[in-house]
Amino acid sequence: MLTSNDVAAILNEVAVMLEITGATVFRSRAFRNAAHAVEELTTSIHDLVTTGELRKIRGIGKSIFSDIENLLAHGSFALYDELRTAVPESVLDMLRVSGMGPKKVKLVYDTLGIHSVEDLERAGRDGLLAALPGFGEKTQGNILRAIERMKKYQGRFLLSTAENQAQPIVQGVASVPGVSRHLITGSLRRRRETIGDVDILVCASDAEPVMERFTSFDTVASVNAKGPTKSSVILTSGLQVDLRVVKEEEFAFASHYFTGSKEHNTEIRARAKKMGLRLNEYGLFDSKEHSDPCGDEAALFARLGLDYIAPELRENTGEIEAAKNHTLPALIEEGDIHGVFHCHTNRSDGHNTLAEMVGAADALGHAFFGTGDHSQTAVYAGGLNVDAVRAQRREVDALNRAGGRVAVFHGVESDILADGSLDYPDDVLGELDYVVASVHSQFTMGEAQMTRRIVRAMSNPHTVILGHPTGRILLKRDGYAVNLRTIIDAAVEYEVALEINAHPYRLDLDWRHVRAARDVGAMIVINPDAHNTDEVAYVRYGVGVARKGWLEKKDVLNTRTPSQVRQYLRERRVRRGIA
DNA sequence: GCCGTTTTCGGCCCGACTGTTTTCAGTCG
Repeated sequence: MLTSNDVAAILNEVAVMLEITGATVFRSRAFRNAAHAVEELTTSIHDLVTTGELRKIRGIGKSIFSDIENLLAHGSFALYDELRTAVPESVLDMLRVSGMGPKKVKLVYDTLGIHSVEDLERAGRDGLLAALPGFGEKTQGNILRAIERMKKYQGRFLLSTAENQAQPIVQGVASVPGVSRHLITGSLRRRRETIGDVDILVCASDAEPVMERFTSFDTVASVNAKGPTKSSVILTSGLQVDLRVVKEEEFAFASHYFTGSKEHNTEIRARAKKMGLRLNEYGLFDSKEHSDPCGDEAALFARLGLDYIAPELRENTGEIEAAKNHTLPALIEEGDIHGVFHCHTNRSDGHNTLAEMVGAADALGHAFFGTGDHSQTAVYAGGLNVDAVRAQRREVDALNRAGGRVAVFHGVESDILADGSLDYPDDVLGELDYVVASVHSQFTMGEAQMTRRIVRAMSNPHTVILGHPTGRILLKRDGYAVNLRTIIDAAVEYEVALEINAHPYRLDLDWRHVRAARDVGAMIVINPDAHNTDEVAYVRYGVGVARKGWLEKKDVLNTRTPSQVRQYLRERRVRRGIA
């Protein structure tokens, strides 16, 4: 059975094939927009098609609705079949080669019969590409180098990786004399979970020394472009970093422009256009080409009749409408977090003692800290048997009696067994302050069975938190098949907080689904899943996800003080009948 | 192909850089 993500992937594929076959950019864009809309769904796409609700979603018109209907019923639709006949699948791979767009792909396919990256590489080595119209020696060399790079690297990076690699470069260009302002923009500023490239924006009276510094870092492997306002480099890690230099009076426009997303920008510019204005990275121009002076992004939004939209929300998922209607959320901030749950100690697979982990929480200014070591079935991770759980309880009690600044809560991360039961008897679970229930095995279970398994675990009154709800590992493995709609509803029914696992490898629950959970009033909790003292600070990546999911302080369990957490757990126990 | 404060047709965001060109197409973001 096709999932929403499968459908979105096919719609994207159609968009790409339309580009290659020379359809208008608008038709192609329509499929891309539809794919974007489908990716956001949390309700089963099958249900939405059956009820016709899908047709009401912006971006899904009569024609694409019918295509999706056919796709779900028969596994394909006429246009898709037609395009797949016209464009072999391996041709699409060529688009992943930097510098190869639809026009060039079509040209090499039509004239040289090249229909894969391997063919393209061979043709390049044989010098055949350079002879094509619009190509040349340099283009041929660039394509060969791009293929090399593609083979060597994944192409996308974790948010944390990109940020760590960008920091020294940002600091370096910021220290060039004449640089007055600097900002990381792009998807990094929007706190996307993975990053394609890093965008840095700088204000400088003279761009040249900035470009010189930027292109000469030790970590720069190659310089892709170097102009008076824009340069682009590839680091030895394979990460691409772009730098733009603008004037002081352009900064607000440029920071908005380069922060994106592309979809958000398109909507914003369309709005400006309707107001008789033209917006680009240099200004907001009226019919006489006079730019509105906007000192910051807030002024720019205000000029367009909008409330300030935080970077994390700029994904064109309704934020512009909400900004117009003054209904944007007051987003949660890092400083709202008073503590975390679900951290590991060296009793299971963590590297530090409980006391050391609590010290790390203290250093972050947290008021509480909650453990979440693995349970006994997780033998590979040194999971705690019942005696070890009780020994840890004594350790927690002793720390609390010692009266440090940080209150310590005692929880475990209990494996959800194949049948949905938890990993300890009820009386042992009852001795804990809370239980984080997580799936760590049998990922390949079918959706219906996996959903039943997880819902059963959530229905256990001792389960307070559902850990990493989909089990995905970014850039490595997709989450297991699970009906998130059902899980979200169960979270409300059984009063289970859904975890935003803030570990940069996970960031699970995904921000796209966080919002759906919020909309029905599910409680969210942000946990670092820390395995050493440094990783407690990962909670900030989770705050980024929460903000992208439109969460406010009140939506998140760990914005509460220790006494409020105690009260919540106590009252919850009463409501769940285990007091 | 989608959509509507320009509403059922006629629009649909905008600019930098490169490499190929002698004025611009393609790609990228």
